[in-house]
Amino acid sequence: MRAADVSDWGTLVFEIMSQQTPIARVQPIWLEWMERWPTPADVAAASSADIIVAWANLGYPSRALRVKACAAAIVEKHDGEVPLSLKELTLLPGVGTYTASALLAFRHGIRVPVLDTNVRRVLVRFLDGREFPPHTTPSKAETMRADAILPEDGHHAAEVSLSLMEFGALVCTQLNPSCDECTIHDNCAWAAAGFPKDEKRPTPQPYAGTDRQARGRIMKALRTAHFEGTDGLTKRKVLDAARIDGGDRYQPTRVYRALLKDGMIVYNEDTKRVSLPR
DNA sequence: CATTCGTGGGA
DNA sequence: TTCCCAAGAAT
Repeated sequence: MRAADVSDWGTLVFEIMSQQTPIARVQPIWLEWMERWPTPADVAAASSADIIVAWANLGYPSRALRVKACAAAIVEKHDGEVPLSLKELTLLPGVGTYTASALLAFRHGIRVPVLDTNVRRVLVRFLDGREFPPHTTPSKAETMRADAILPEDGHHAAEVSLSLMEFGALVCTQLNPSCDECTIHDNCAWAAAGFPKDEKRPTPQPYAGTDRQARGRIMKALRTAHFEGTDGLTKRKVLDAARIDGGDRYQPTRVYRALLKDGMIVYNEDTKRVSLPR
């Protein structure tokens, strides 16, 4: 959240929740989350299971564990205060260049380029005449170029960054941009070049039948069990939950092991039950 | 560097 | 109904 009465930590949690997740879905869960665990110390002291359950349907639940790890790092290495440098922020779990920049720019008016997927697409089209950025992560040159077009004042720079983000989200969109209604059409290098299609368009991400879907089934079953106060589920139940249409016969076991390795779930040798980590 | 990591509302 | 996607990070 970018309101004035929200803490740095609250903003950071909101930004991490918003990674690849629609804002509309984030907001209500973030509100409950902040009421329950207002500070990094609160989150660090909470159980991982409660954290994952509170993450609810935001998706990519590993981010929930990263928020907890991030909180712990802030408590241990920064005396409970969110550090306000790009360097220190990006060293925190779950915080990459985008999230760190967004916090510094939008909350503190610090002059740093904010390169999310929308901004990158807008700049590469308008300046280079290409449909999409060449790589999945911003290059050094991209960052420097973005920096160069920002106004001197940090607060103004943040406004420009936010405008670019929204422009990319609403007008200069990934697949069907509204070039007819675009107000900067006349100066756009991509328009001048005749809107050339990129060779390697972003590959559509399949979901049905994938390990991700199977993992999601397991995590949902365990979230529900934990929320209802059950002491986990039998391994049999967990593997059954991972059975999905389109999955191969080894998928349940493969996915189960991966979740154990990721620390998303734990197996108790004594109770013979699988549950969310403490 | 390309790939992996969920979810459910709306087109 | 089926498909598409939404403020990235870690590996």
